[in-house]
Amino acid sequence: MGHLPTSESSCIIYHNCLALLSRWEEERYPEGIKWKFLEHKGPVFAPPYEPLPENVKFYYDGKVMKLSTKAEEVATFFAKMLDHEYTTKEIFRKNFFKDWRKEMTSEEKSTITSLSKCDFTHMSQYFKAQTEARKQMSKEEKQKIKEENERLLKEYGYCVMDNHKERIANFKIEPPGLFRGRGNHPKMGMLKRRIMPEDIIINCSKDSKVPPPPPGHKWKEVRHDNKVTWLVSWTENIQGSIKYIMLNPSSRIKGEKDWQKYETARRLKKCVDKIRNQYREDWKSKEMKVRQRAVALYFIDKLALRAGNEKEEGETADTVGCCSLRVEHIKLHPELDGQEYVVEFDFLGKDSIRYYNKVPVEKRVFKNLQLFMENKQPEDDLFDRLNTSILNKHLQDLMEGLTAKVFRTYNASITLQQQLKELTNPDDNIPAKILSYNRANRAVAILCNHQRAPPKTFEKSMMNLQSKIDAKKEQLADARRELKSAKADAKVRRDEKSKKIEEQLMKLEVQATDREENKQIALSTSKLNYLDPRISVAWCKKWGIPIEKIYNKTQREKFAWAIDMAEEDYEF
DNA sequence: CACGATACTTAGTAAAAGCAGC
DNA sequence: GCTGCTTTTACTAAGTATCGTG
Repeated sequence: MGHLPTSESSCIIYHNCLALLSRWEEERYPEGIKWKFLEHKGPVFAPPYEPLPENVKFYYDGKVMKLSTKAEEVATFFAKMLDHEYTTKEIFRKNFFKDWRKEMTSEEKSTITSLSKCDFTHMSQYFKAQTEARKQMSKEEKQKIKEENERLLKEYGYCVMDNHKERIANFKIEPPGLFRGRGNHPKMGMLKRRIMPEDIIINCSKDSKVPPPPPGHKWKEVRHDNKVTWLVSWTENIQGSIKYIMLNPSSRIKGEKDWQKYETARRLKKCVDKIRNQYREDWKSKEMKVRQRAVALYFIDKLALRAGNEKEEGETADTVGCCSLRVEHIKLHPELDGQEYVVEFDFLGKDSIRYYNKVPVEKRVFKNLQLFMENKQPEDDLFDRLNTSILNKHLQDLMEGLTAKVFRTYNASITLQQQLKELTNPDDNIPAKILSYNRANRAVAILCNHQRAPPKTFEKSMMNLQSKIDAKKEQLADARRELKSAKADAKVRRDEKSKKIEEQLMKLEVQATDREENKQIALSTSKLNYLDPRISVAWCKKWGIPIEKIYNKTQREKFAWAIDMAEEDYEF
């Protein structure tokens, strides 16, 4: 721990390092060199499968059946998910059953021919009991587990990159299980196989101690590629994509990259007016491709849509971004609810989160959209002459380092800054100011369409809060009555008491408002990925808000560079 | 220019940890 | 100490972007 400075003096060192390191990058690390020295202990593998006790039974067609170890392991994956909606879905069941059968012995295969005849309930009960038992463990037992985890973290959770000891983000290899895709994923339920040392590529520097593979095993490969930041990689079997072990957000390499991202967004701020004028001009272009590009860019800018790369059909859930919008995803209303030229968006975006919005647009945009949609089927691409590669090439010409996603970062951060300016009331107390901060944050989350499922206990939790408020109100009324009837010499004390209760009441009411407004909105994604932390740091300094009220410990570690760097007058 | 491979960022959910009130 | 809730962390899927190749 403590590789990132927290004390004031070391912050200065860190600050200087950042400045220096960025210079070093140009001087010492030419084109794409990410480090000079990298040493780590390799990954932690998933624990081996432990067969079920003899008394835990699996039933097929009403009869007890003893499964082979391999088949049993895969069956437990399903049993553990039995209460989940996934296991009721046709695709999930089909994919699971197909992959499960591959793990069966030939006898099992010939017996088990229908998933609906499989009874996992006993297995499921066993796992529930296990979970319960874990909860009921004694303090000492829990402490022992905690210590074991800490030991693992200490041993495998850190690496040395150049002169820093850095925390690793995900040093544990993903355990085998059933793939849980989001939304309507065609591969849900498929078996995610166990990763072995023979699947693993180790990346470290030549002059480092190469981590030894587990006894009796070999790594797939050991390489020394200092043009990448990852320590370990493997290929997963569902999509065939590569997974990586990388450093924690608190690390130098991630922090610098993050800083750079916001600097790029700030450069966009300087030329965004020009770019906006440009795309407005392009709406009139005689080239269809240019018009489509200009309308798409307008959406990306105005609505903070994602770029929308093409995806392989049938391999993933059917989701889209800007460039991959289809005709069926928008409706054009020449007039709607007293507004002219309204575009109604309705599509599934990343993670199959629905984007629904009715947006009045400029007449030229509207006319262009009508043109793009002419003679097309609902399932045809809206921007048939455009893709993200074309768009990003164009953006690169407008500004070095500009890509579609920079608009999201820019618009998110500038919105936070504006909203903070607008909403912060200098006379408010700290809880009220924090409510304003959260509202500014919320404006961004809404812009970026960051949603969450309402917490399962939301209604109850609101009711609890309300009863707290009611109790506080009663308490206040009592205090005021006492104040009235108090003798002169006791008045001051009584008055102070009511004031204190009033403040507590106010705090509760603010909390209730905040929670209600936040029901289906997730603030953390924008806070962590889109909002230049220096804006928040400056706001805290300006209004005397402790930074701990805005960023928790992990967030403060991630944003250490910003906390150290930004002064009260920082402007994005 | 399409395409697949690669690397890295962004995302929501589930589990674990922390904590306030009894 | 226990309980029930809130907050934090862990997890890993799902995006963006770029590059080399034919």
